[in-house]
Amino acid sequence: MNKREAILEAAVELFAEKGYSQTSMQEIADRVGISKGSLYSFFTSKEDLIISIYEHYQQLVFERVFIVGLDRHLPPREKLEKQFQVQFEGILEYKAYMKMHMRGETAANSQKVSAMEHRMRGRLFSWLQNRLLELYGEGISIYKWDLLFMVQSIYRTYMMLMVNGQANAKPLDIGKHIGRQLDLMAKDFLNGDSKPILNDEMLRDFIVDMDREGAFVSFEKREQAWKVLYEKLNRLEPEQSFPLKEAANRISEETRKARPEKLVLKGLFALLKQNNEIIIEARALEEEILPV
Amino acid sequence: MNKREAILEAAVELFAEKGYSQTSMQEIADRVGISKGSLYSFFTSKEDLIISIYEHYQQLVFERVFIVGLDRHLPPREKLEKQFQVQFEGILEYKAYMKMHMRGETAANSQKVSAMEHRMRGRLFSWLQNRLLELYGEGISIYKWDLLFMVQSIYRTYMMLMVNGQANAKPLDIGKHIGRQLDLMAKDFLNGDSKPILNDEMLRDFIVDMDREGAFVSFEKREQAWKVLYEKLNRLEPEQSFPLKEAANRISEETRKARPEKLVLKGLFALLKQNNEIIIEARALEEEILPV
DNA sequence: AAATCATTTGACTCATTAGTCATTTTGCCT
DNA sequence: AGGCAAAATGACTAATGAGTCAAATGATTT
Repeated sequence: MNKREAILEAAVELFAEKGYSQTSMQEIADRVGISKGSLYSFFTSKEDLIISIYEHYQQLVFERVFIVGLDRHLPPREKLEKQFQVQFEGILEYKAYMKMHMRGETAANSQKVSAMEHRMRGRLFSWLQNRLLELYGEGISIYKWDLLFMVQSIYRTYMMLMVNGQANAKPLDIGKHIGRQLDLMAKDFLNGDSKPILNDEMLRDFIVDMDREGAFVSFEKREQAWKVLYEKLNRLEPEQSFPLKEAANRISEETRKARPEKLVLKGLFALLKQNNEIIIEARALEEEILPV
Repeated sequence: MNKREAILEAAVELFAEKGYSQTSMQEIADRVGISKGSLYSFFTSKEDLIISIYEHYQQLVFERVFIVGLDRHLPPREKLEKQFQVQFEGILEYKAYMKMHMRGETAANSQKVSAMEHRMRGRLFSWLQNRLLELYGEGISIYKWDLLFMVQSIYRTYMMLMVNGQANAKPLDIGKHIGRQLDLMAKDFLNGDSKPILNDEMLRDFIVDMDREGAFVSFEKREQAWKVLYEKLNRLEPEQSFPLKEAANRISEETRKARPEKLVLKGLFALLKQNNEIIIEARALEEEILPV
């Protein structure tokens, strides 16, 4: 098995159990069954290791949400709930990583890590904001910060409960539940009976970050490749695009598995590449997912 | 000045800025302007220091909420909002402590500290639960967990924003705002259109903790003394109790200050003790607040 | 089998920091 | 001033853990 990934897995488990600073490099090496020196041939420092963990899992957890976001045919409300749903499915798969992430202890120790966590939150806010505007129009703008923070906090709470095994509800139900709470709060604001607490001025720093984030998101190479492919698929005739979308979704599903089967991915890409209309986009995506 | 408190203050500031494990005892000593050896004559270990910090501030932050809870004449909704309000006032006063607490990093390092944090959360849940039952009756029981966790998470979010200076709204407004969100969510549940996600079974461990917590709260000596005093005050005639309540509230206010004036407290207690009806209760409370 | 290259090892260095304690300083009393 | 006890000091110990590197082991080629 890939030793690098084995190290990442062992480290995530230990960081989740005991915390970052309470886990020594020796312990990680022991759990993998290699020596400390060997560990240092894969990661040049403890910080390098934790950053690699974030890079590895962050993408895995968020990509599925991004892909749901690309679907043009889903009405906004369903899209929001579906995005929460797939997010919670992801949480269940990467419990240890989520546990580690939620301890938050790591961020304190490293500039780079805290920048990364900040960026992750920026992404969450960025897509939530998009849904908010789609659902309620420009009129929601002045309430957006309150809604963003409240929804994000509710989402985080259920995430914490799932990770700790205190809530074993279905991701679908939680997604709907959170969507519903947002709806209640948003409509109450729009009724005009209550005033927002937060405003742009207070959160000026955040605004800048979210804009930067938006730029970042769209240029993340792999996600960009997905985006381009879906845009092309959306432009095709439904009867033509349907089987292709099925294949694309299956690819996305496979990449999320702990051990994706290369052969299956190759086969699915072969299916996509049979259609000349999308052959370029399919190749670009394959390049990102299955590099030679 | 009291050296012990100077140490607590310096330590809280440093723990808030750099985190518990990133702050050395030497740094704390340096900030206070004493030697490390001297520091160790006040606190036998770093753990002892952090526990003392929690003991010192926890009481300060929560006591005011408890005291508002004792007021029998406040309708439940106002009481809830008032309790949030005073809580947020407390947050503003003890920003550094709150920042430290929210890092949460300390809990990972010590059994005792994590037990204490757990107890604090139990208290918050316990009083929120009381308000919930007062406001919506027994029918709210099956939704209580979802409401408890959601409200707590919203509260925490605004707390975080205030501590970081990103929200400088008035405590009164935030209190009302959170109360309103709770009302929306609770009424939506009671309308019967949506189902709860959490239930007693999932949170069995919590239930035990909250019960224990209830017991703990009522036997905390100082709060018990307040409780007894207020119960007596509530039984007096309004025109008789009014000036006494004013004095009692002023005592509570003074104890919350960074440097309470002993003389003022003595004077206020003298006022209370002028009334023979409550002399025993006033003495008991004085014993707790101004020990000989 | 010998030579060469790559990988792996764990004993070692070095920096940090919690906690100790012999010595010094301070403040107080006679 | 001198004597004394309490308080304060900082050099010291001991433990921990990140990161290094010379030597050992293993794989591959000739």
